[in-house]
Amino acid sequence: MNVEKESWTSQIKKGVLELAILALLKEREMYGFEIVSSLHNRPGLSISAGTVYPLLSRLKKAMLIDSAWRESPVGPPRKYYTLTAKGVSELAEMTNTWLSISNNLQSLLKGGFLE
Amino acid sequence: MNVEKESWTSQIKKGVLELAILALLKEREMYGFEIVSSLHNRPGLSISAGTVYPLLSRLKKAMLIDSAWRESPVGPPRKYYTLTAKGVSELAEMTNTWLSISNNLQSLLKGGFLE
DNA sequence: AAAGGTATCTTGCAATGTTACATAGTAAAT
DNA sequence: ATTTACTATGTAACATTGCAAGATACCTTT
Repeated sequence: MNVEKESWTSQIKKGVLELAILALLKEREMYGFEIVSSLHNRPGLSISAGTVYPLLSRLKKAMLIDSAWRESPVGPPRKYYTLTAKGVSELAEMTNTWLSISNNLQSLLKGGFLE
Repeated sequence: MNVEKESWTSQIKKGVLELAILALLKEREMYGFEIVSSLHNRPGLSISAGTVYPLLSRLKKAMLIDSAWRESPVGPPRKYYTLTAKGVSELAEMTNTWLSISNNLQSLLKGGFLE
């Protein structure tokens, strides 16, 4: 039950996750599993491993991020991702788009009509 | 070109449009074409007719909205949509979820880490 | 060896915006 | 009357993408 609500949060993630991950990578390089753990306690942004790797692949194919293998002291090697120059400028654009959408929605939710 | 950015705005709409339309209908009843026009000048929330009707069908099937035919003084009849009681409470829940996600993303974009 | 945790990646599925098209009513122009 | 144009609702095929489940593999502990 409660199908609508759960599928709705899924839908909203589709637009937001990309931005969230780019924002994370702007601070410092991270590997897939680290991203999953880092977002795990953020309501609405929490994702599973099966979600993050295809997403990272897409971002790399779009040349917004780059990757490098590093050895891990405690397990299998990790693939660390960093923002490319293109990724930095895309992040800036997407941030602006996001703020615009967010503000518009905010005004709708408050019942503020401008037309 | 600029495929990524355009597809990205598409993706973000998928999570946000439902909420935007419910918010619109909370203010007053509206018909499909009116919703399209009303959102047309809102960046990131602008949609086409081919988008709004399937969406309204889904919302009605989920019993969040109800519809009633009315005559139009200038053209074909219009189907006016209103929020149901369930729609009102869903809207409240979705608004809270949205605010939570929005705040989390905001803190990420500002580089604020809490973990 | 066997078990368990860490880490990356793939497959199939379901949800949904978009384009393009179809249908139809009204009104003005030819 | 017929065409054109605007208003309005609805449908079909398509692409994108989060997600669950599973595969692969490395390392440590038992």
